[in-house]
Amino acid sequence: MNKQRNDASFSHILDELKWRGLVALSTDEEALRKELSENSITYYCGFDPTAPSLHLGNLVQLLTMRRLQLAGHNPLALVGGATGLIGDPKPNAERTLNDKATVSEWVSRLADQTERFLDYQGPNAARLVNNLDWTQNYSALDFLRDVGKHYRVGKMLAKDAVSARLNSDSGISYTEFSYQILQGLDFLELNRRYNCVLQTGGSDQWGNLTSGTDLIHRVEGSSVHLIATPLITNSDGKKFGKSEGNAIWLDVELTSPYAMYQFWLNTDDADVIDRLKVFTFLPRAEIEQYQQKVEAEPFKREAQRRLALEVTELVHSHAEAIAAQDAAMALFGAGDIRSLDAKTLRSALNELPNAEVSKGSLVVDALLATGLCESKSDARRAIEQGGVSVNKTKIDSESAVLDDVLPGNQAVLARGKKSLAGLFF
RNA sequence: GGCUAGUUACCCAAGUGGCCAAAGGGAACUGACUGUAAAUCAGCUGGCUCAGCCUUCGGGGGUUCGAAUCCCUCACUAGCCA
Repeated sequence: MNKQRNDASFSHILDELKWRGLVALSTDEEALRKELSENSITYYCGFDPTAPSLHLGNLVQLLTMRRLQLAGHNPLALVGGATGLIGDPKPNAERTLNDKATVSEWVSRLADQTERFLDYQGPNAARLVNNLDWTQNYSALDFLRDVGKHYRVGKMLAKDAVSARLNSDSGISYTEFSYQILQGLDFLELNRRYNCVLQTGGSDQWGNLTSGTDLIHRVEGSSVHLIATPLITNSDGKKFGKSEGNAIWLDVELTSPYAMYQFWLNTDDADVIDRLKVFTFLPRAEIEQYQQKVEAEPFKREAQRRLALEVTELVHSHAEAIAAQDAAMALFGAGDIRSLDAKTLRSALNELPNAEVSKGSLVVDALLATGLCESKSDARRAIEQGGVSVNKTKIDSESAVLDDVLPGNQAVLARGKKSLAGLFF
């Protein structure tokens, strides 16, 4: 974290955020610019506990917060102990409620995770807040009188998140409809408690973001600010942040450093420069050099390698990033895996999903044990399609057994080109 | 509270008594070509002790030799009426 800094070639933090493509929408830009340059302001961004870990979408917000912190402003990381119990309206369908114990467990996990990305020490240290603190003892009657009275239903219905659901055939519950009020209340409360005057968030949350500025304007008569980051999208139109259909999590238990590294390494040429801007602290000059490299010699994939190393280090650690990189080189490198020494191979395999197996057992069972395949049918299908190999030798029979053991009592099992696993005998 | 329409696999969606493990599209996965990229083409996507068997079409019950399909009931969703 000590190495992180903003690019000094930008005279204003807002210019850097814009160059990095982090500003999709904002409230009055001139006023915001003035506020940011004249004062050390307090700002916040909320994270709802909808899962046991934050994911890459949240990382965009965390890094945006960090950049503002590096510019001398004071972050409030808000965990949604209350809003997580309600759930913001997703475009397609109503959420199923998670029980309170689960949400509370997730809140503490997310809170811990924010510590890796924001500095909780020093002169403009980050502070952690939980919206359950000001909502759990709020009576429904007081809430309706004090807060509800400031909301007009017509305006609430007009918000994208709500109207999309009203026009869908799944409808929307009063619970999710009310979400925007809770988020508005958060901003008001933080404005009163900490003089918080800026909220950041994803542009898909714009309706919920403006809920707060509107409420503060009505109640306090003051104008506060918003920055909405764009939704990160892939140039091929696919959803960002998923690998083989699974989300990329920041929690090491859910997504290994190796998987994280691989995810970034596989970034499209068309997207890699945008990703470097958003997900790393590399300065503009350096990123522009990578841009030239992508154009001149894309097959070297230098930008992807750097991106993978930087983000893996950011989320995990330097040592783990290097280990992931070494594993990738060992397993995908030009050399024959048979020429690797046992120790190097072992450490690479430890980065992968792996399993204990016995010599002579079925390859199908190994595919299942390592999690490379979900069922035996799946495993047989994969073999039939020619997608399975052991130690880079294709398996051509469903009844094949494990008989090729590398030095150190280990083997490399592969499904397709990129899904690898370690086998230990 | 009443009426009407609906609930099908990861998502959308067809199927309205046997030819249904269930069309089509999206998405994922595998192969070819590549650079662990994109695009394109091809294959493939319930499970198992795999020429066979088992479980699945909102839940439960029933009719029938046979039900995703018909009947009853419950739950949920939408629209209209009150």
